[in-house]
Amino acid sequence: MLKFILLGFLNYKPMTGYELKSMMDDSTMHFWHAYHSQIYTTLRKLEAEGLLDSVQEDGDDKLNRRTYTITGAGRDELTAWLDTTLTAQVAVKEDLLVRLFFSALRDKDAVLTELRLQRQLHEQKLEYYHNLSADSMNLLGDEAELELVAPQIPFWTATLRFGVGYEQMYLQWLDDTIQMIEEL
Amino acid sequence: MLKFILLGFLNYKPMTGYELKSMMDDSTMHFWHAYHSQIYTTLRKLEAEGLLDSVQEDGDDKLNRRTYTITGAGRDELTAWLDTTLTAQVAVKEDLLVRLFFSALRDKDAVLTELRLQRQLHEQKLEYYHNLSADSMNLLGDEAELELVAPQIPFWTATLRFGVGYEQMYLQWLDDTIQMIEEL
DNA sequence: TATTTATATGTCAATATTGACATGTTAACA
DNA sequence: TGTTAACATGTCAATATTGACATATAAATA
Repeated sequence: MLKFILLGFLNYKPMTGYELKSMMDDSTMHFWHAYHSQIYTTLRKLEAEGLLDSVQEDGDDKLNRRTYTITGAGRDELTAWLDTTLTAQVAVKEDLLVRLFFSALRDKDAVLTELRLQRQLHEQKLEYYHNLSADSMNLLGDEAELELVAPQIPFWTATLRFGVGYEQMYLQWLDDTIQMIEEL
Repeated sequence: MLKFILLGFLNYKPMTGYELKSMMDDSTMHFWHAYHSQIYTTLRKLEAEGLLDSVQEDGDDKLNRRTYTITGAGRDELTAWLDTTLTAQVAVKEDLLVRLFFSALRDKDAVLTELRLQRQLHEQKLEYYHNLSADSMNLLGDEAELELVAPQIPFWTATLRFGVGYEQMYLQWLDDTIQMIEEL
């Protein structure tokens, strides 16, 4: 999946690995994240496959920044993937629910402490999303042309709306669950 | 994580790989799933680590069923894990959102078709959960003692409630998103 | 000016997961 | 009785992901 995220971003404009990582942290991190180690290695792999080209910045760039550009083959791969239809449901994996499932074994107060801590984290995440909404649409930088950016906005907004819905649902569920355990 | 799910189930009672797989399909599949290939190999690994013991059924069992039992060390490992507190948020990974994020490139009708198909799948899942609620509490079989089963119920119910909440949120989001795209 | 923080790129071993291939038994049913 | 579906266990290669280790520059700040 990371492959297509990188192709998708590089289809907007050429970028370095660091820029791609930052962009993911600002936009896809609520439905897909990756460590820089995976990003750099995947970029190399995609270049080896001919889906990307890379150039080193001017010789006096001491940080060895390598700018990646999508190739024709890369664009074809991206659009071929987007032309398919996802027919399966993706399985959720939630560590906290595994722990809760077996929590009859646990000290009630320890479970409550854990759930309340998670509540804080999810509240922070929700707040973060609310702050994000405003400026997240400059994702491609100020100099990006409106023609490129404008059509993306409704789709970017929709994924962010998912993040907000998810956190709200999670908070509601945590509140219900905390109350249920308190009354046990 | 699979490790702790297997230890958790085997802490209820000894079981075979197949039984563990079936049990996961009936109970944890909405927050953690695994293929049988991973389950069988992980069971072997846990036995090698001394966290499980296994015995072959009576010699005339031609299916080579191997029944796993949790050891004292296994129980210690399980409770030690449950005694920790999860301090991080688990990152969501949702293929559909990756696709939607880059869907300005796509044919609008193709996107709508995909979202409507996903809507069907999530509706089926929700219906499945509603049917499950009734009998899912017999997870450990009819002969399981009430003392073992009763304390688990509120926790099992809570994870199922998460599944229902998730699907309801997802359906709402899909409806909103479908409408937004239709009006584009 | 010295220190800290942010920027920036990389490798690598270990682990986790997927999905295909392989095989045989038991139960149901036509 | 023959066929099909469900039951049951396993291997293995490929891929994906994690998380630690390693290193260096540039910018901000004390």
